[in-house]
Amino acid sequence: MKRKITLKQIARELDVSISTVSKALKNSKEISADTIQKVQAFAKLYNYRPNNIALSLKNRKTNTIGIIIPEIVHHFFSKVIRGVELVANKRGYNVIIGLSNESFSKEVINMEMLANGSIDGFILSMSKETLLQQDYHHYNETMSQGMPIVMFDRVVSDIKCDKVIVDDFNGAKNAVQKLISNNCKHIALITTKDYVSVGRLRTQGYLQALEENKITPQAELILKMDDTLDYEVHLEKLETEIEHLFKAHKYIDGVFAVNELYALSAMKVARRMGLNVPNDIQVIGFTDGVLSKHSTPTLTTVSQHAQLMGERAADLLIDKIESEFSIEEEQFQTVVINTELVERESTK
Amino acid sequence: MKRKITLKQIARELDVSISTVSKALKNSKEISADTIQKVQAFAKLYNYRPNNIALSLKNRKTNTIGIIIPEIVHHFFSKVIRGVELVANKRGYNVIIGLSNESFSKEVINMEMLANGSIDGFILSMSKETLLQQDYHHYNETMSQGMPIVMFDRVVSDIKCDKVIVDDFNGAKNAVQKLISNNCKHIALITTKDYVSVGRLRTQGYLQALEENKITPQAELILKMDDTLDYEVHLEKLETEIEHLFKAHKYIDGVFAVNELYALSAMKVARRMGLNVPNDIQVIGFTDGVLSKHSTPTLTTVSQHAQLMGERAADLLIDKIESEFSIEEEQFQTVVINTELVERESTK
DNA sequence: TTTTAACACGCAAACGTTTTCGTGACTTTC
DNA sequence: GAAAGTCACGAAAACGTTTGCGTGTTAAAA
Repeated sequence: MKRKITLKQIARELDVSISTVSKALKNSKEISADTIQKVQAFAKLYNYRPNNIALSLKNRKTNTIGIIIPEIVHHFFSKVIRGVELVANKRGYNVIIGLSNESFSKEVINMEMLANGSIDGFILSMSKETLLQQDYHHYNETMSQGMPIVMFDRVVSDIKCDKVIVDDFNGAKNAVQKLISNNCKHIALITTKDYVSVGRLRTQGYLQALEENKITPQAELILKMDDTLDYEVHLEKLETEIEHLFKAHKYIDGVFAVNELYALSAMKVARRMGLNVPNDIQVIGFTDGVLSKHSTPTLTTVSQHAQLMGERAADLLIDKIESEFSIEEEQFQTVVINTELVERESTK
Repeated sequence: MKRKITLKQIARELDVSISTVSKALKNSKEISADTIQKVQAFAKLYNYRPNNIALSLKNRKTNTIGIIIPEIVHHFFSKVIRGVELVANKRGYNVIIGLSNESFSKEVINMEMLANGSIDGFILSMSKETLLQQDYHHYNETMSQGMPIVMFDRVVSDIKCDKVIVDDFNGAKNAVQKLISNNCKHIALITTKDYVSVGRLRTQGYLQALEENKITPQAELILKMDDTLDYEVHLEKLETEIEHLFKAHKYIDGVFAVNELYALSAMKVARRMGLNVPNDIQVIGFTDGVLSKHSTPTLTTVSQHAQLMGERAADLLIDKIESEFSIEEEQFQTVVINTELVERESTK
């Protein structure tokens, strides 16, 4: 049970100074070949590795980035993490995660825990509660301390920082356009309440597609779910509401849902009512999830390229971290990731 | 763009020494009430927080635990992470993640990156490649340096450390027993090659259940998939092999699959062949996944309680980290998490 | 032989904390 | 009024690095 070996121990053992050891390990030409050889051999023997913490303190740089997300048991977010981890590792950074669990206070606490020197920058997506409360002081405080932030997916324009978002508007528009092109005449929208910007944008895309095709939107065909509820409760309520919707408007022949669960529920309800997907009713969801690939029928979706989002966010953040000169420029960019319509069995 | 404020700056500003500031912030009674009040007011004003890195260096303790998993876009692992994060945060620790991507070398590199002072201990699950190569030197080296390790799910007995595993044997046995009790006479097993211990144990559970019911196992009913293949390829091969199996043995009336995908594929193939699940053939999978809840029909599964595994692993690790006295005792425990049969529509 | 230059190494500061110990200025006590 | 004690604070070391600079030794040049 020996601790990790340090420069000091090597120095004592070899009867040289700490600085000599340090320099020898770096092949400094201040040090004689003999000594270099001796030190390096000893270091290798004892498997010396510089202590990261000491380096971080000295360099005021941790080579670690923090990522705070609302939830990890979620395909979208875990794919984003994978993307972040991929480029972070490639560029010599570690990733430390914090889960806000959609709670404002947990988000704040997590940020404070990490902001005190543990990391060089943040990648994060806002919790629903923060979006609701619209209290962004912790973001601004963190940034005013020189800690760069990159937000993804759930962003707000009030916060000035780099962002990576998906083209929700066009993704939705294209999906609805697809339904229209497939001859759907009455397209329902299943969405969330508007406080989440992505939900709002997707709704706008839906409306825009209708408008461009000279279809008058019907408010009755838009179902807005309250997604702050508990998962199970939510699911049940969801299905009954969709059933109401379908029964009240039997002419519905297309559904655009802003997430996977909603789309799947729509298909489930349809099947229960004896409707065939896609013959009687076509369904498209907005998601990167795994359910779509394996549902029956498989679900046509708007893919968000979650992993790519993570990669871009990480690159953006690391670029900012390493470009110490742009400190005063304060140029922020917003990267928009294009969506992609993945056609499967739920559309014709 | 001001940096975070330090003790030194406060000291200079208030014209006292660094130690006075430090003590004042801790309400030391060495310091006069006046000074304490003054320092604390100033510190609050500038939102002083001690620098974590400096603390880590001083205390030789990072209050961070590292978790290395083969894959994050996977319900089982993300649930484990959630469990780890939950406990870690509650006990004042951060979590830093590394992904091995099922690769031996990435696992080694990740461990070395984190082992150099960044963390106080590891929670990890082995990559398939490591399991295949059976090269565990990086585990032993890490432990010999005094860094505690807790392994979960994919463990090997050659490594002496704390472990959290699922009761794969009994989980499988109970599942198969359930099928037998439901009147299945010819139960197929869809599993992986034996190098992953969990696969092996589940196979043994299957055999044991048969034996206890005086059913002679038939080798032809056991399908061993090579899961080192690429996902898509794997999926395709999987379905054709299952189809072969089902066609060659039409009397198969029950299927036990060691993971979610295999179970779903079995259901899919069955449906394609005009078989009804659960009337013609009953299916049980071994998983914590999300697909089971939303498939058609929904899938009966052996739940592994992934989040609980994460929680237990984190508690085990932190206990070990904080019990500096047991250093020489070297008592390792293995926590076994009981599985739970979640009955859904794929069984009667 | 003396001056100069190269060489090989050590010293010390710095990163931001915490904590032990020392010390000067008062206050109390006899 | 001297000795003892209390109070309030500062100096310094330590955690493990890196690095600019100073320095003693030797070899080359004058």
